[in-house]
Amino acid sequence: MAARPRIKDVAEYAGVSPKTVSNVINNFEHVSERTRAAVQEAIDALGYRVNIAGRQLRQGRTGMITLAVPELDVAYFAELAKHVMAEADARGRTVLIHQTGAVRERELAALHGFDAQFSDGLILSPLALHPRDLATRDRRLPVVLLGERPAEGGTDHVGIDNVTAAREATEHLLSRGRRRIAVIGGAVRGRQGTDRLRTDGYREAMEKAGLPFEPDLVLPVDAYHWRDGARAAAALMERNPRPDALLCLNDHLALGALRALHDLGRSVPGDLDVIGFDDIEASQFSVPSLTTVAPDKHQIARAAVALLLERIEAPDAVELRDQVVGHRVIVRESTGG
Amino acid sequence: MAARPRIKDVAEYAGVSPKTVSNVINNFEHVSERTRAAVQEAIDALGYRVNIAGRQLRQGRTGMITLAVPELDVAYFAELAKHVMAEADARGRTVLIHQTGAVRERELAALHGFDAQFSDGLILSPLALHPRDLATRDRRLPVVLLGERPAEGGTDHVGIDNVTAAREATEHLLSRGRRRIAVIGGAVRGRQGTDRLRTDGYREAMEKAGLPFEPDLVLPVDAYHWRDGARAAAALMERNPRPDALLCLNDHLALGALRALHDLGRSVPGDLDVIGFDDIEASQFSVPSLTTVAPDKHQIARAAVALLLERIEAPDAVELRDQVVGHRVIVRESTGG
DNA sequence: CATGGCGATTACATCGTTGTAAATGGGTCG
DNA sequence: CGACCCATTTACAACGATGTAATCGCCATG
Repeated sequence: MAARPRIKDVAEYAGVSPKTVSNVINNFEHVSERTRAAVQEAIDALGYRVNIAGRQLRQGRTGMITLAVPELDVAYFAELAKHVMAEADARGRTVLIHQTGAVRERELAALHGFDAQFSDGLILSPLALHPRDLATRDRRLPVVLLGERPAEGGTDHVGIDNVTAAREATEHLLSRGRRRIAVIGGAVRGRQGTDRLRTDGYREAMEKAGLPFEPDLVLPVDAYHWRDGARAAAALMERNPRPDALLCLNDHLALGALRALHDLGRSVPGDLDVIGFDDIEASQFSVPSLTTVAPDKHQIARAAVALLLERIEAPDAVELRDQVVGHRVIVRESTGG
Repeated sequence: MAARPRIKDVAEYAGVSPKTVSNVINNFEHVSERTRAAVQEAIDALGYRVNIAGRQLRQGRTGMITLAVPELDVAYFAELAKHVMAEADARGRTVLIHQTGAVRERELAALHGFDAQFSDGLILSPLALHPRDLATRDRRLPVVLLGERPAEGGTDHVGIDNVTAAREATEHLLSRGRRRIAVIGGAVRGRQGTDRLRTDGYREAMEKAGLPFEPDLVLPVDAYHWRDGARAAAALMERNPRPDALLCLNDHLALGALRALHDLGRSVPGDLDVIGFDDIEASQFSVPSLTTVAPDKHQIARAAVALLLERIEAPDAVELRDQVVGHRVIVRESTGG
């Protein structure tokens, strides 16, 4: 098979200059119909495709954006990725997905490293980043943060109102008469991460209901997977008195908890309630199905892509933005729905 | 913030030529310790990083490989992606993930389009590709296929023995006394896709056991998600006589089926058995937990990356290979385990 | 002391594309 | 009929890196 044709080959085939071919490719307006047709024919005949490296080197753009998430096997991120790709596609961009493993140096690599160079912008869902990591980032790469927001990094941000969401979830449990509500995956102190914000919302709801905030009922976890939820739920069931509801900070944790409770012979929602966050597809099909706080993923993806593209078009012109998207509590069987 | 430094800037800072800087970066052996140290210091001082577009333009390599899968929200692919990234990382490569949506033109785009240009090679898990699509691909891009293999495309391939795996799964059901075994997601005819191969394995087991192969018991599905499994299971329960086991061609289908059976008041494994494929994390935690055929994902990722890198190093030297990796049936509650 | 050899370094060209500025050529207007 | 305008096309250079081949400088050898 012959080597890949270059713009020069197309030019020779069509009997024009390389620049004219480039003009056709880039839809430059002052190209006669005749020439345009001839060039197009040459392109088709030779099977020409632009070389992105060449183009990027010259004009500094690739038409691609990168989405960096902690873990793809956390369904929330996989589903989000799907939405982002659809949204970017509709706007003529290609998405590269990168997985950071929630490791700080990998998140940094997304900001500075290989990936950053290939794309015109980055949508990053950080977990381990320090605020100052963002402060030192290369300003020439447009960035939109999702979910967590490491304080003021001077970076655009899209996310739900985590405090309110957690408060509402807790209020839902309270309205069902639950009083000893434990938080799986929560954080009492530390960075203003998602875990901390949601715990704050929980606390607000408890205190508003005149109930004590018991730090002992807030269990941190290593990761947000089924197994961690199962482990945490099992541990909580050894408490005396036992919790009568579990507020789990994502659906994986909640689903793992459901399984652990089943093994311990506890009925959900008979003996206790369980609620999650994210509304992943699995939550509709578990037994019992899972009540959960559903962020508007479609809206998050839409806003993230929109903000990023604006930044790319006008790196400085746009003022800093923090877009809050909607969420709602979807009541299912695990809280009697 | 200053513009990103170029190799020329580093050279001036260190008082050497650009080419010497390049030699240091690329570990060329004939560089004196003194110079190497000086250049390294300049690199650190300026925060220099190679521009990949420039490098790729010159030497045609990026150090990145692309993994293209149908859908990231199918947990199997998300888990596989994780393994591939780990494997590539260990070998100093970066992985770009691309989602094809199981759409033929998107799979083609992975072969020809943007992504292909950015990476030195492609690991593709095809679903909709025609054999001739592969035949016409650009031979200069090393490709390894996963799972499905569209006949002879002259392409390296890694996968499990689907026929044997399905036969073993069916035999497991038969050994438990099941006789009316339905296949959710199966295909009686058509391309030699995974669905077809697994259905063939099922058929082998049935016939070997002296049981009739009933095409009516093989239900195709639109997609491999929970909802499709739920729908299919509900439909099957209206048959008379009812199936006494469901062989689901992936775990999502099986988990959806479990939920539908629960709604219909059918006990698993009391009234019927359910078995899946893939061994995704969710399958350990469902109620009941799911018996499933577990492909060795780690091995698949390892083999795929190894084959691809060999191809990249020696595009022609390596003969065509088809690597079959192991699998095993993990018996859990859904078949009485 | 001249010569050769070799490690270290460098000048130059080039990868494929597109921005800049200039050239071309046909048509309009005075 | 000559000057000018403007749509169209082109020559040239440059983006950042590295391969090639040449050069430089030092040391061993005869």
